[in-house]
Amino acid sequence: MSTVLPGHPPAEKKLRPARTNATRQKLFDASMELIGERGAAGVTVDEIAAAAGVSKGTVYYNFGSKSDLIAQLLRHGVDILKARLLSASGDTGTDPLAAMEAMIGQAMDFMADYPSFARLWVSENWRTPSVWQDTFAVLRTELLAVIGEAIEAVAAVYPVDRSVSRGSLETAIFGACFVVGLDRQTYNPERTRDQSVAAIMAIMRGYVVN
Amino acid sequence: MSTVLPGHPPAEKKLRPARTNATRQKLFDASMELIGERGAAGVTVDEIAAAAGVSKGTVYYNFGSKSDLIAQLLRHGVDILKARLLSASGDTGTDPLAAMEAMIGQAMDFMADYPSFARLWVSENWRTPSVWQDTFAVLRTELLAVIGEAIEAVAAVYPVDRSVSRGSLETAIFGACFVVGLDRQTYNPERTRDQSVAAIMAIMRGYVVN
Amino acid sequence: MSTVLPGHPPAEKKLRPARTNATRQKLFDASMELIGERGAAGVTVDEIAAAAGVSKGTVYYNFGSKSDLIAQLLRHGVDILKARLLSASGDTGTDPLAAMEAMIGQAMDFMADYPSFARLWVSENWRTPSVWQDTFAVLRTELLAVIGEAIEAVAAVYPVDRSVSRGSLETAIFGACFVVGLDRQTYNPERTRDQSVAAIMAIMRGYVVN
Amino acid sequence: MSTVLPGHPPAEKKLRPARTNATRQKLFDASMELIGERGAAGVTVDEIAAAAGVSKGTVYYNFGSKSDLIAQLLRHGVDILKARLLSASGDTGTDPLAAMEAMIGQAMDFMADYPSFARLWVSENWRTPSVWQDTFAVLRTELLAVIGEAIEAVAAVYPVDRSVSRGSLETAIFGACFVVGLDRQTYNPERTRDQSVAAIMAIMRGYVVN
DNA sequence: TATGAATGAGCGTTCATTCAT
DNA sequence: GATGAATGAACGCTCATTCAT
Repeated sequence: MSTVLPGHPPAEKKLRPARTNATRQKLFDASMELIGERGAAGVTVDEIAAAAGVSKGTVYYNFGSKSDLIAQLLRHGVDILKARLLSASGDTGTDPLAAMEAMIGQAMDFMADYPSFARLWVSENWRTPSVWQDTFAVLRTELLAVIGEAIEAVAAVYPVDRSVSRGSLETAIFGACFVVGLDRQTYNPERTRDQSVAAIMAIMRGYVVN
Repeated sequence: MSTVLPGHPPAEKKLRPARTNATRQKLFDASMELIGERGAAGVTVDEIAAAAGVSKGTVYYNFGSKSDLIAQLLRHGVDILKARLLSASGDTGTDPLAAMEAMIGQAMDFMADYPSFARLWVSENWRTPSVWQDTFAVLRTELLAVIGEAIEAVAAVYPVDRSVSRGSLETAIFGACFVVGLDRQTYNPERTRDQSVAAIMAIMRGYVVN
Repeated sequence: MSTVLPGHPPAEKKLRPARTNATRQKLFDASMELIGERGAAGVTVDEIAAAAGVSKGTVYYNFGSKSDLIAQLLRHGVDILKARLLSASGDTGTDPLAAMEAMIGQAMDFMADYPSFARLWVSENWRTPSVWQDTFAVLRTELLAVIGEAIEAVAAVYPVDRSVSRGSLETAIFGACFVVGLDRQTYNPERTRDQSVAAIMAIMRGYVVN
Repeated sequence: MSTVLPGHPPAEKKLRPARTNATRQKLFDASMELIGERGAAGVTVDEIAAAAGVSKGTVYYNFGSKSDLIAQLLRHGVDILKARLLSASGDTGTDPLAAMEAMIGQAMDFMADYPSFARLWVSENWRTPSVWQDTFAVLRTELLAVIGEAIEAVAAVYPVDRSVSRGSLETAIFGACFVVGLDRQTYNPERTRDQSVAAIMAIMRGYVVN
């Protein structure tokens, strides 16, 4: 599975999509896989280069450093996840709760498609003095905003429990998605996508007062 | 905060609680703090030894290896968390939903008291080929069992949504606790304990059908 | 004295004889000297690197491990010794006993030229559970075969004492060469090459019956 | 097999053979075995203590240091070997060549009885800057003297090749004994004692002119 | 663009030695 | 006499990074 959408060239150059990006693409794919499995610190640049079929120098030529490679990996994964979430919530005219359920379904699919990204996220987020501290703060805000809008849409149509603070609710859903998705991969492969979605949707159903 | 409950001496010997366990205690405390903040791979044994005020050799004399130290750290943290969860759920005669809320509150308090443990858990759990793979599997099962019993108690009294699979529900609550707790520390220190509990309890309220 | 003949690059690649092999050569020479003097376990990789004028990482880049470096050192030394022995025994048409004497002379010269190799051999050979167990078995067999052929040639021309088993005889000569050569260096530098050869040749003269 | 005869107590005390020497004896036996197999540098004081069934501190209490323990081990082994060689050569009235053969037989038996001692000897002798340099020089001289006397006895009765220098001859026999004995253990266990003796005796038969 | 030889700071681990008990 | 907890210097090895080609 190819994991790169944007990708910033080494320096600010015009547009050189062809050969150059092929190298970056291979490196993105290889890193995503390896880092997800063994953690950022547990993977060496040699391994990434070997898995991508290029030399070690090429990694540095294209990304400058291991940290930068990972930062771009995070940015890239979030772009994909956001695009998927928005595609689900975007169906105007539909029931907001149904849209929410579709979104959580998209999140589950994303966790299944990019298991390595999810592992990377939970491994490195919440690390207090981290190289990617700012990167995570930005990306997290973007993702929570998408979820927040979907909750907002629900609250605009249904009577909801106003005692539940909005930020916490988004976070709870966000966290449940990651953890349920990861647990399915690691400990319960037999659990279905819909079971997982239903469990998370319980949060929303509890938010809506009857 | 002191972090050691059990603690096994180098070998199973008579009883030498005084001096020996003091050293192990200091090492446990120092490791918990450092590893939680910077990750298992990001902390050196030198740092742990220095923080505990002992020499590096002493770490190895007492724990054999860095991995073993961390495995014992995990076991220890889970013992504390389990004890707290059980103390909340144990109040027989109370309403199962209230007991559940008390348990989630205990979980939030634990996350606040031992932020490092929660970070360590999410950083290293879900790592596929890991030294602590078995350790995590055992500990996870123990914790989910405690949550599972509390859910069981609710289902015995209230009408619940039988379409929600039990395993997924436990996992969703478990995950929401960790992530909400961690996010509070890292990104939203102003969020109150009760707001967090309420957000997670939405899951349970959604599980109970009206 | 330069000690490298073959030398395998990190991986089997094209041909990059110039720069690369120079480094390996320097490392071979430095190791041979240091390890011979102080034993394999008594020499550190840092020392070898320093003596070769390269960094420690370069040792590992080129040889993978200290053990591998030493294994290649042994193989290399045996290649040289074998070449010398064969050059002496190869003179067809000469008297087999004279050829034998020339061979032992070559062995003495080798011990004098590569004192470190001889010390390394006797230090690490005969170690029962050893990393180089297989290496030694192979190399020993090769060397004994060369000596064995020379003895065979003698037995084909002279009447010999058939009660002396062939394997033991080769071993006795082999061992006497090493020990006499080493003793000369360490305890009796004033002893001449020819005295040493004569002492070992006594074995052959005793083997030939009159 | 018990390996200690003399043994010097920690300090110069009267005579306290009973309990104390039992500890030293156990340590001697354990060290001899372990060091012979894996080399002096390859064995730890912990292992020796464990094998002897005492604590590590006891090793230091009895021997002061690892080096001293080994030095005493060497002294001790040589005492045994010398005693055996002398017992064989001592039979006055017998043919000097027969006495020589008996001596070499004793040497072979010693190598078989104390394989570890032989390995230790060849591993650490010939090491130029060594802690045991002086120890080895003394012990070597003692052993060569015993062999020298036996050769002398032969030369007094038989016509011998005067062109063979005496020192070299002793060394050649000495070395052949060690190497043939060790090779038998390591590579040719099926070889008989008498085959080995015959191979070494070839040296003497070659020394005697007909 | 890409390579790969070389680097060196740093890591996990070992182990001879000490010393209070 | 004997113990074993503690030490710290040193070791083998790793790996992100640099740079000449």
